Amino acid sequence: MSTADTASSGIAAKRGRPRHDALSAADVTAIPALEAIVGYRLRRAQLYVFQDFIDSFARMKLRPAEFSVLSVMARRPGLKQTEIAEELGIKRANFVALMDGLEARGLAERRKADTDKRSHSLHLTPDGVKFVRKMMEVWNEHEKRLVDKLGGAEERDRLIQLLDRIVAPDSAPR
Amino acid sequence: MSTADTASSGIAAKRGRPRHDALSAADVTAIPALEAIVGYRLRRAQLYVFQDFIDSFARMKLRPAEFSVLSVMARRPGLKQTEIAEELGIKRANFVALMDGLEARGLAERRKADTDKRSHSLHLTPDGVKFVRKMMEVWNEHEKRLVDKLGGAEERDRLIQLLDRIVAPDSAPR
DNA sequence: CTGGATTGTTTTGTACCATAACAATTGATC
DNA sequence: GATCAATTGTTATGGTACAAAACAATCCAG
Repeated sequence: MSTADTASSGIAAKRGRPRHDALSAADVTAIPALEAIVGYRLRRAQLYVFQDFIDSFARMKLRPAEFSVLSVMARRPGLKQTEIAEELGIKRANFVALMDGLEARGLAERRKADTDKRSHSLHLTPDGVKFVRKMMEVWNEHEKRLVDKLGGAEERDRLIQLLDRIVAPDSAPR
Repeated sequence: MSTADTASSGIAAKRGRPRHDALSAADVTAIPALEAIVGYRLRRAQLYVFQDFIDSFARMKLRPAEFSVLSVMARRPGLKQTEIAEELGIKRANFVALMDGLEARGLAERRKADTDKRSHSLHLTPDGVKFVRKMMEVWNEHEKRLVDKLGGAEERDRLIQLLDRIVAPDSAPR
């Protein structure tokens, strides 16, 4: 915000030679500042939130993707790999290593599904349940920090509602 | 939304054996659905927007980072690499290859700054100016699509205002 | 003039993501 | 009941993004 006020002036004029390379003043107005571009702002905000998330969970050695998988397993145990992967937008090929890691740490396990010998049903271990409890405590602090910045729970709801519209299947919000 | 309605029931009960692995009902309520987590929703929305962006610019062979660099050079020619990189959150080490690509395509150039022989001042070439014009046409369509989904320009402004609060230096919004 | 900082650069390692191919298994069809 | 297409988990591989460390050239302060 601070450095993006006016067009090419000040610093730029001191350096190089702004002869015929800049767009004319009329053209510049047609170029939106990045600050006004939704995708750019979304990315910066997402990076900020993820950085806080990553810092918060550094001690637990937990990455965002692992958090999401544990979270789904806690609420809906028994799903198979493809189901969780697809729901989270993870390719099932990449899900394997992720699940391997959770299993190696003793947090989750693959059980052979008796109805379909191909698939595994995914569950938390008792240790995994304990871990998830700690995880949610840490997450609460992280989320509280975020909601405070937003200005309250109502603002968070407004934000989520807007994000909903973006990712909604078709247009026609409401 | 469709698959995340209730807790562990239906499908999960059919598969595996939900004995003592699921958290108790009381615990489950303490676990928020991913749909209610700001960071998760932000990421999904950002991925959606970027996918539309990437598709829109596939023909021009332009990536988001390149778009942002060209955009800054158009509005404020003459900045040096470190300045643009830092403003966009790009490590200056990674900026080199990015700028190399733009220069190889004849869209931008590094000029030796006469005041400081270490730094380069960055500018669009005439071809780069033409390219940016086309770029902005394509971007306009992309952004319009997005604003339509949001429900109008006012909604976009509300969204950006909320994102602002997240990334703002300290808390205390307004 | 000398030492510390800055600028651009190269190199390197890591995480993330997508695609293709594969064996085992399932299920539908004849 | 044999056959064939589809599904599931898996491995291997390539590409892209991102971060850290080190370096030469240059600037600048004392």
